[in-house]
Amino acid sequence: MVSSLHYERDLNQSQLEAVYYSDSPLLVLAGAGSGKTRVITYKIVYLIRERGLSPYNILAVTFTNKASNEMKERVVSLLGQETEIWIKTFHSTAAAILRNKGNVFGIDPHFTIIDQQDQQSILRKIIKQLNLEPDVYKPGKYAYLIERAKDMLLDAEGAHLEGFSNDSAFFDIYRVYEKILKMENLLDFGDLILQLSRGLKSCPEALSELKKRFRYVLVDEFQDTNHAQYEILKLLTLPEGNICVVGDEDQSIYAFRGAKIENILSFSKDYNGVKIIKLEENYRSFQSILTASSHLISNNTGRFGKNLYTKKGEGEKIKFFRARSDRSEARFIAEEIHNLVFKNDYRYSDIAIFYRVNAQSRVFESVFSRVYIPFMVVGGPRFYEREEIKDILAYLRLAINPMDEISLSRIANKPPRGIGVKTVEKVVKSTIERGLSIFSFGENNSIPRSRISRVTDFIELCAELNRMVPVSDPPQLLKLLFDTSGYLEWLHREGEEERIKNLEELYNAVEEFSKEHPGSPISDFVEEVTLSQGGIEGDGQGDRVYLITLHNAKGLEFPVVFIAGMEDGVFPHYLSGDNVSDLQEERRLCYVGMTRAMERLYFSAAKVRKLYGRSIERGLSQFLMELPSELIDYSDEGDYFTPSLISGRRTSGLQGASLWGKSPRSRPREREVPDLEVDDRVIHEQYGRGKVVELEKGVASIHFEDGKRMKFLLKYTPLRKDQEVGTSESEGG
DNA sequence: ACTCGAGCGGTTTTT
DNA sequence: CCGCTCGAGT
Ligand SMILES: Nc1ncnc2c1ncn2[C@@H]1O[C@H](COP(=O)(O)OP(=O)(O)OP(=O)(O)O)[C@@H](O)[C@H]1O
Repeated sequence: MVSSLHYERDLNQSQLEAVYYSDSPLLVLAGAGSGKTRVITYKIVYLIRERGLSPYNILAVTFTNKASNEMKERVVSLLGQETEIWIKTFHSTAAAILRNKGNVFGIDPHFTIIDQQDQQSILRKIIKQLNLEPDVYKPGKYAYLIERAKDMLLDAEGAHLEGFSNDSAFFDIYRVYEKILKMENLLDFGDLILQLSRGLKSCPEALSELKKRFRYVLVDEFQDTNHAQYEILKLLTLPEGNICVVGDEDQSIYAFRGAKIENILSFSKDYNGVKIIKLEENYRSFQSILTASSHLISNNTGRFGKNLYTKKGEGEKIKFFRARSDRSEARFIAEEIHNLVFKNDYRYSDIAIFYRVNAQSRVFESVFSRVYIPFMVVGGPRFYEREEIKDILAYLRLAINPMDEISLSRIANKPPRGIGVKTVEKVVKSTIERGLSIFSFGENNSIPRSRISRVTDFIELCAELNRMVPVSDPPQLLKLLFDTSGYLEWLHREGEEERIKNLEELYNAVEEFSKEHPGSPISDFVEEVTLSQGGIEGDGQGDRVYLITLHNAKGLEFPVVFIAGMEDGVFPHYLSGDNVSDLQEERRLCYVGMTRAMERLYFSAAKVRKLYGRSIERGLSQFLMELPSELIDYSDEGDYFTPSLISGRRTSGLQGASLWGKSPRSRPREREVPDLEVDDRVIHEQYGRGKVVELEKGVASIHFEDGKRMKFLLKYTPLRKDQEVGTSESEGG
């Protein structure tokens, strides 16, 4: 579908100015929903169409892969043709350049990118090797420190010199870690940025080649770039200043990952003659949502300040519901969703539920499955983290990079083929640790003759795959892998139906990938999976409610938003730190969440929440008190027996708010599901008499007497069998 | 080499 | 509640 391009129609004056401007570096600084992303999108199109830049000459950096896909689609649709434009995250940009130019920078371009799980298992090994106790010297902590050091462009040596940490074990661990990664040709996420920046600094020819290529650079979500990323931007665009960045200081939520809001301030200093454009009209949300979110964020300090307005109406009040437990919070939301869908004509996919930590999705998943609300968990316990998927990917990684010890140890014995830990160690010692690939494993004597063929057969299998990677059609290669590795057969033997299904899904994803990127080798697929950490769309589409963390919601928008778990300790999270800047970041997170809502916004909280199986009493989130009480409709799950709210001393800004809904129920009703069959006559409390025309998974399609046809979730629908008229059950023929 | 289960520890947030 | 590591036993 091609949408026509019309700058003046689709953009307001300030946006137009930003799109047309190109005399100097440009900083678009504006609040939520003001059309910053749209500016970037249209500016790309404008540069190509009106300024004659080739798509090849443009680099656009987004924050997530999801965002880059969306932007790309939009650009393609506006241009009316496919392009090979680089709209990528920092990490995929870096990966792509390193694959290309790695040689020049002294990096083998067949490197494997490792995720934090691999990272931690390597660290665990190192810590043990150094004779330290992993329970004291926690791998996770060192992974974190190393990543932060890399954000600052510090390698082990540099970190040491700079006195980056006062943990004496840190440098030793970092050093060994660095050595192992180098030896096995692995890069972690931080390395992608670090190595690129290094390469560009040390290799002027490569840099100038890239500068020639990227005639204009655009950056979305600039407030969340870290030092290293900003350095790369400067390398690419100084002194020319061919750059446009957009951002909002109130939406900086990744400080924990090294993001620096100060980059916004630095930008005007580091570049000459920076033009700043502000956007003030919000196109996304109703006024009530805007007012409430502005009110909340005004509690932060160090803001540039903004004046957002909207021409949309006032909108509904914001609703807040306090439930007894996390489970009944989920039931309440389920019921509300049901109403929104069946009474207010929303689609499921118009609705999103945001939460602070991934673990919160569980309750929703369980309750929603029970009442047949279709949902999708964005970025949760991910598809690609399942064991069988990781295994198959490890085969591929090893085939691509035969020095990848992590992948080797993972699959050497899956399926069991008589290669144990010890044997793997021997292989590693004689190959990888000597800077050789496992394919060079030869006449090795430490392994008994009787067993050596198991090893050589396995290595031959890998070598075969390795030869096929660059030349094979990815789906075919995958099939071959399933068979020749014996993996699929193994699952069959073990009766692992679920896992086999998952592998089928993986196959579908690869097929899909191949369709979208004809001619690309399977290594590209593996890379995409690694970099996007499992957030594949695939078939996940369809009309479903979104379950998503607040962090992941950045940049998205939904007609209806629920922010769940508005409890002290959950949000702000008790581990988020207690200094002012930590609290302010949590507040920004809340602001981000609220401003995703277009039409309706709900908050909810539970009085008692399960944590590690124990029930814990929870107070309310302080952010609720920071909302203007006149904009909030408060309701409480009938708690005549629950004293905590009454005795609980905090009366808060919510005091005096009206109870919404005339008859607050003591609990969301769990209706008796009437025992229905197709053709049964029924009576609906609201719509009157009708007939069941279809029944599926607890959803009934009813044909009413007035001709209307509607679908209902039985569990939540006031339906009963029609006794009087229904007389003969077999009447409907 | 491989399987199984007791025991433990741990929860932010993500590319 | 859940997943992971480690140790015992086959
Ligand atoms: N000039 C415009 N006229 C009408 N709608 C617009 C205009 N500009 C943007 N929009 C719409 O407003 C919404 C928000 O736009 P966009 O996502 O670009 O804002 P943003 O500033 O990037 O938001 P955020 O920072 O909150 O993610 C989108 O639905 C977009 O289509």
